[in-house]
Amino acid sequence: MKAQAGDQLTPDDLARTLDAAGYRMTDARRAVVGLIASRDGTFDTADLVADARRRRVPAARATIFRTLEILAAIGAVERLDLPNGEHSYVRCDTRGHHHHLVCTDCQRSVDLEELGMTTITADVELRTGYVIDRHR
Amino acid sequence: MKAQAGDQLTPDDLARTLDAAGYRMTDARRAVVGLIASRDGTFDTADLVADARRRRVPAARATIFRTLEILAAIGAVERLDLPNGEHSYVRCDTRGHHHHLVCTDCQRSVDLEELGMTTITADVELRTGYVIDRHR
DNA sequence: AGGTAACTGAGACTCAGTCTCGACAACCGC
DNA sequence: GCGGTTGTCGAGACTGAGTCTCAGTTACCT
Repeated sequence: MKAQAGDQLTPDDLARTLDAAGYRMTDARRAVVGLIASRDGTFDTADLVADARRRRVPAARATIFRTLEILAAIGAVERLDLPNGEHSYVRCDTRGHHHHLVCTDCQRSVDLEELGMTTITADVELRTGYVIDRHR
Repeated sequence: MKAQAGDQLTPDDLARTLDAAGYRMTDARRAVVGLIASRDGTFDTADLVADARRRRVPAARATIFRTLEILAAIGAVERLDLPNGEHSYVRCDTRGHHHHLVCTDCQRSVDLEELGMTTITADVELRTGYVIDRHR
């Protein structure tokens, strides 16, 4: 059921993934995914709301928030917590655990593979006795 | 001018550090630092506001926000960006670049030293051509 | 086709964080 | 020690991202 790393999210793919997670495929969701697909780098909800209005895509603000939440849950998108407390999102072409490098100038993001963080977290777990469930 | 790693922030220390950074030493700031000193682990502004009211410490909400901003700027405290968009803070006894391990149950935090992130970031810089100025 | 549970849109609501502004008080030079 | 300057303070209004509500709609199952 897990898609291969590196592939894009096709409409079919999306429908299947949503379905597998118990979600329905609706026009609004298709529309939001469409907006995201035509975005490069990071974007926030305000961007999508503006895009939707500009392109007359029927997707209310609340729907965009809800859809992003779902897409984040299924891993099609990753939510970034900005220092100012807002959130922004990145399209995730790579599946599974990975890291993002985000350009502070142009907001583009690059997926990075494992890097060696596993070694570090294992080492920290060993030394502190804590179990690391997340890192940022 | 840089304090040694591991020391606590004494009132004198604070006064000197504030002064060096061009800030004044005021009652309100002393009070906020006092509240922070009696806190263990992470805390947020709401905690401090509640503490201040409970202990009848004269420190308005806006002042607590402002003071935390300053303390973060001088490195006496570190601001954490929570996934829900709020911010919380940790007292920093270790100076200079370091990492925090925060317990998701009890909110206590542990300072960690270098870990090996330098190797990773250098490697990423080499491979991507980007210069890494921050990581989280 | 019909039933049902999930979804949607519109707008009200929340609340962390910011801003404003008149009053106040550190620090400086004398 | 004594103003003067200027950074800081308190109180409360304001902002805006994100959430919630609810009545109407729609995707999917049988």
